[in-house]
Formats: sequence, C-alpha cells, structure tokens
Amino acid sequence: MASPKHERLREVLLAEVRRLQPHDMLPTERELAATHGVSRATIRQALDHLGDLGLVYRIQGAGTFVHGTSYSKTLLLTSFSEDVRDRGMEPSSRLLAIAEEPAGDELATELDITPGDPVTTIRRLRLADGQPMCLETVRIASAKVPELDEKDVTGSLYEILEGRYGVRLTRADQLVRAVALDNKDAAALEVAPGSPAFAIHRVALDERDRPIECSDSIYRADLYDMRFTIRR
Amino acid sequence: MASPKHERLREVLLAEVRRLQPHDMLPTERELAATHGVSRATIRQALDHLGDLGLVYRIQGAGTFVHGTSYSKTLLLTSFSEDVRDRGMEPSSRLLAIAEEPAGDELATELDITPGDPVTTIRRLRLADGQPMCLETVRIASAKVPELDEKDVTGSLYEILEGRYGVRLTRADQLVRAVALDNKDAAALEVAPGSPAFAIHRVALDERDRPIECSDSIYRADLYDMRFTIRR
DNA sequence: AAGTGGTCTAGACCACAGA
DNA sequence: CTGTGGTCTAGACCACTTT
Repeated sequence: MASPKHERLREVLLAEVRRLQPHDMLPTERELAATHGVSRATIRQALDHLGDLGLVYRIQGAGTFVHGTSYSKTLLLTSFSEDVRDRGMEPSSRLLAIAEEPAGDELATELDITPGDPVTTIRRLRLADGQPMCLETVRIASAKVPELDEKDVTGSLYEILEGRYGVRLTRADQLVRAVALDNKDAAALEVAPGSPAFAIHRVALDERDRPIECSDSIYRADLYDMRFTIRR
Repeated sequence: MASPKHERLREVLLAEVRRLQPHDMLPTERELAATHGVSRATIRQALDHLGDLGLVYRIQGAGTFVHGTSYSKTLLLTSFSEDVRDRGMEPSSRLLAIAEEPAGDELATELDITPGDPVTTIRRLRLADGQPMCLETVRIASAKVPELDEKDVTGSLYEILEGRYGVRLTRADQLVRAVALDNKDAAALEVAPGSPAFAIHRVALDERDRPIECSDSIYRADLYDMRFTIRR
C-alpha cells in the first residue's frame, strides 16, 4: 500500500468525477481540501493523479474539468493476458517451445548479462477467445527465474514474475513495426501469407532499471489494434 | 513562461543528470534543496518532471538514480514535421488536394460540430529527406481556421494553428492499425501494392478538450517505426 | 540506527480567466 | 475585481533501504 490517505482520496475523487458529465467543473481545490479535511497540497496531488489518468484537465484561473470520452488511457505496460481481458476477451496460451540456451552477444547486451549465460526462451501462441492473435517469444536470464517450467507458462508470465520471484516490471522500451507475415508465421496465426501484422520488440525493466525480459511478438492486424492517448 | 524558478531548476538538474552515468545516484533531495536554495518540495517537483521524462527513477529509502539508455521518450503528440526532424531527417510536403466540404454525420461527431458545417480537408504527401513516407488527410472545421489557404499548408499545420490561430493541441486520441497498402496508396507512396504500412486515425484536442483536427495517415512501414517507453 | 524518498500541513504569493 | 489553479516555503512525520 503506497499511502493510506492518498489512496482513499483518489477513490473519493474518482467517484466524484464519475458522477459528473464531460466538461463539468469539479469543486475548487480549496473547497475539496476543506470538504475532505486535508491540505490543498494533498488535494492537488490526488488531482494530478487523475490528470495523469486522463480523467480531468485543468485550466489556470478557471478550474478543473472532467475530460470528454476518449481512448482515455495512455499506453501502459501490460501483459498479453491483461491486455486481452481489457478488450473484453478471454486470453489463453499454447506453448510452442521452451528451452534454455546460452545468450548471444546481442541478447546479452539487451539483458545486461554475460554472453554465454543461460537464457530461458519461451515461445507461445497466444489466443483471444480461442482465436490465434499473437506469436510471442520471450527471453529471460535463467538466473532470474530458477525452476521455471512448462506448467508455469500457460498464463501471465508477469504474474508469475511478480508473485513467485518478486520481480515487478515497471517500464518497457518498445519498437513497433508494421510487417507482412511470412509463410511460417502466417500459418501459425492461421491467416494468409502476406497479411499485415504488428511486430513488437520489447525490453522490460524492473523498478531498478534492470532489464528482465526481452520479447518479440507478432500480432495479427485484423484482430489487434493499438488505441492510446498522447499528449503534448 | 510557465514558472521562472521551476524552469531554471529543471535546466540545472538536467545538466547535473547529464554529467552522471546511468544508475549513478543523484544528490539527495535535501542536499539539492540546500544547494539550490529552494525548499525540498520545489526540488521534488523538478525531479518529478525528470521522472516523467524518463530520465531518472527513484527508490524510496535509497535515492534518486539516472536511467539507463532507452528509447527514453514516452509517446508524445508531435506534428509530422517535428517527428521527422527528431529522426534526423528533413520533412517536406506535397499538397495533393485542399477542399471545403460539408461535414458528414460521423465527422461532425468527431469534430463536435453540426452535420453540414463546412470542413476544410487537406490531403498531402509527406516526405522525409525527399522520400515519400506518409499520406495524410487532415480535416478541420473551417470556422476554426478562417482564410487558411494553399500557401499555408506546405509545412507544419500545428505551427500555423498555434501561431496564427492561437490553437494549442495538447492531447490526441489515436487508433493505430497495421495494414497492407492498396494499389492507389502504394503508388502514391512509391512502394509495391500490398506492402505493410501503419494506418493512424487521430483526433487532436486543444487544452480545453475541444476536438480541433481529425486526421488519417498512412505511413510506409519500411521507413517508419514507432519507438516509445511505456510504464506500469 | 541512520539516511533516503513519500506524504502531509498551513500558510503565502503569483499568473491567469472571466464577469 | 474576484476566484481559480500554479508555485513555493519551512517545517513534520512515515515507510523504506541500507549498513
């Protein structure tokens, strides 16, 4: 739990926001502070958070207002499982391969380990409501996930990392490309060769900025798109 | 000018960060406050900003540290011109069409105007270092850009919106898809039909959350990719 | 135990919007 | 002019990491 007062406030303000219509003005910061019996700085912190979530916007001299509808969320680091559930579908997984191999130079650099160190590679077909959606190859330094085995990789790897190994991924660098599927990938994803797809290369880091996981994913473009809000 | 002290501090801290190596620890907040003759709250605000930019990370009880290299920036709202310059290339533009037409229902909804209201549509081929990179169709309610004409649309529309009309775009909702180019678009972009591309639908809003611009862009995937950092 | 960032207070003044 | 959000101060205590 990060902060008791802070968290409670967030919830309360969130409920308050949900009761309002887009472009409605929230009570002033001073009012909110008085109403909730906290200092204005605390209210501001909570409102900052709502702002980060894209729920409210502020105009100096005028007030704080509720955002109109939108894709709302800024791009967030999510696991495939979370992502699919957010889209209202049920994620599942088919393990294609799991192996341990020594790291090559490039991979070693990305994972910040020594070339030759053992790396566990997991290759999975990931499905949404039973439909093949994504081909995913994840690589993790074996030292970071001792005793990981086949039974563990049917669901969210992120949950296992956090639950069993205490590793929290907090940040990831992504390179997203649009590609045409080659014959092999197309067959695995059950679409025609040459179909459009997203190819995503991702390096995920923990809260101490240490690279943990390096993945390459290929998403069927007919089933997957990216929606997000960006800011100035 | 947002805030004099704040801005100066940012610069100073930024310089400080640049002198350090990844994972080096910054001076403590209390030290920084003393050194720069400001309160700790002010230092924290500046460090928060560096955190948002992805330059530093903090660990409670331990310190504030410099981030390792990465794609660094979170996805930002940029114009094509800025974007291309960031990639070290020179943007240019070829006007394909500019016209004024009444808004259809769907477009009217997106731009929050009345169906039938005049909308200016600008269709451009956008190039990077002289190579066709993107086909872009922008639509703006004509009322928001009176007297806009052909001469104005050779460069960054965002600059014109801000400079001439005082409209600042601060937020945009994007829908990104991977597609295969049809014959017409492929010809315009000078690649083979069926080549992979990004199709981006964007609605950009001003600081008061009013939709200003609605655009559809098609980017050649062989020349364009998306790099960004995401967080938990 | 000492030192760090995280939260919070109670006030002050500034910059800006709007009637 | 009044009221709003934006910045800032000088303190306090809490939660956590590290030694």
